[in-house]
Amino acid sequence: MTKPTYHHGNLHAALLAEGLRHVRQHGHSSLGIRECARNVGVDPSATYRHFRNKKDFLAAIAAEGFRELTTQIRIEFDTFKSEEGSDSQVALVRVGRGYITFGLKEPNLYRLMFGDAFGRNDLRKYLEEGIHDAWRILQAAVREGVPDSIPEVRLQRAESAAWSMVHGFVSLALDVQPRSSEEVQQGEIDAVLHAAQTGILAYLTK
Amino acid sequence: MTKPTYHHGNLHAALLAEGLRHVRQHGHSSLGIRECARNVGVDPSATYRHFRNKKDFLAAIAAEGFRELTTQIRIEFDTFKSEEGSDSQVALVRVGRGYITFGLKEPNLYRLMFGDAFGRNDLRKYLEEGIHDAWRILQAAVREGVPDSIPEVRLQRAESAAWSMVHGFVSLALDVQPRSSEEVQQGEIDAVLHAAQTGILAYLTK
DNA sequence: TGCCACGTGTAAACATCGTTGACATGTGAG
DNA sequence: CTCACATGTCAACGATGTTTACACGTGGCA
Repeated sequence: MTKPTYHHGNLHAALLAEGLRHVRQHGHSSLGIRECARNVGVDPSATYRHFRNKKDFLAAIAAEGFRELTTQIRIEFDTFKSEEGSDSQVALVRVGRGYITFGLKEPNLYRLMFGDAFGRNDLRKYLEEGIHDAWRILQAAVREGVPDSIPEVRLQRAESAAWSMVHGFVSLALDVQPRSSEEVQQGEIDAVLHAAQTGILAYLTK
Repeated sequence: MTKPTYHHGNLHAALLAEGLRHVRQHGHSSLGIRECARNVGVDPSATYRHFRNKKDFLAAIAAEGFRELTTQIRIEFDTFKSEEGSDSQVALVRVGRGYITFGLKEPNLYRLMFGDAFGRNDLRKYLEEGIHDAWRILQAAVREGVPDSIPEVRLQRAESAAWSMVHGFVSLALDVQPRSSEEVQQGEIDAVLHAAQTGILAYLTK
């Protein structure tokens, strides 16, 4: 698709696309190296020229998910910034809503990204960058409009708390109180976001 | 152990204990029916006399985890109630801290309980009860000392938000910013709990 | 132009797994 | 005592992740 240069096409990209498609559609637990290779029309062992093992493959797919998450919340943050005279305290609400929306829209991808399907220790290579980018936007949203006098460590803990809250909501909605994204009431989301925003502001300025 | 009545002992309990031990120690992803049966000294297929399949087995283990979680946070809530003249608003902080402590102390069990290792739809049988018990205590902690005038739906959303916050913190600590339970700073936990408590109170009384 | 090394894909095999069906066996009820 | 049934065994099936030895095709260098 991108660069059909050599031998059999661009296998690395083809496998990633197929894996991403499968995870989106059926979840990562049913994903198989053999089946992906089959759907791409290639021998299973060819996969190992491009990914060290299954976990490595899954991590690469998750990294793509983080890229999409980052894109989504970056849009929210940027449009917020472009609005003149907007209340700085709603930045977190905006970004948080974008985050939750992404999670509910891509349940299977989200589960892969934040589950333990791959060992986190080895695969920093793929993930660190993607996680960091998303993380930075959440940071910026929390820090938006708070006075400089607040110590750094407190800011970091506020950021950690903010992430906990939005992630926890998505995680519970997907795995413990499972329902489709349409069934999740706006009011529930508003509640978490309101509580998060006021709670974090209170923590920062206490 | 409990009732060595017939044939080979109480296999159901023995398998559950072995499975629980393995999950605690190595995580659920490496757990295997065959290995469990081997360690209990029984043929793999005997497992299917007691559990319909692997997911069923995992769900039963998770249910035990929920029982332990419930015990832990119930202790927190009860000791809180027994203290005379205690500030009602700290109930959530107490229970939340117990919740987080459990998650950090039992990372592998927690991951099983709140991950997607088993399909949630079928296995309500095992889990519904265990989840419900834990849920009720969190509910009670949120409702502690709030005026009766607050509408039910708002209370429910506050409860949902509270659970999101503590669960999200544990989940991120285990899978995204992985570190041992000793490395998690008390201050981080205090931050989430403080933000959660004030944020939820603000949402309830806004 | 010719050649060769290397990146890439193939083929076959291995160990393991979840799961099933037919068979054995011990136990408790009548 | 006996017989039905719950429980456990044995052997097999299909499928998986992974490795090893081999084949091919292309790009760089003489």
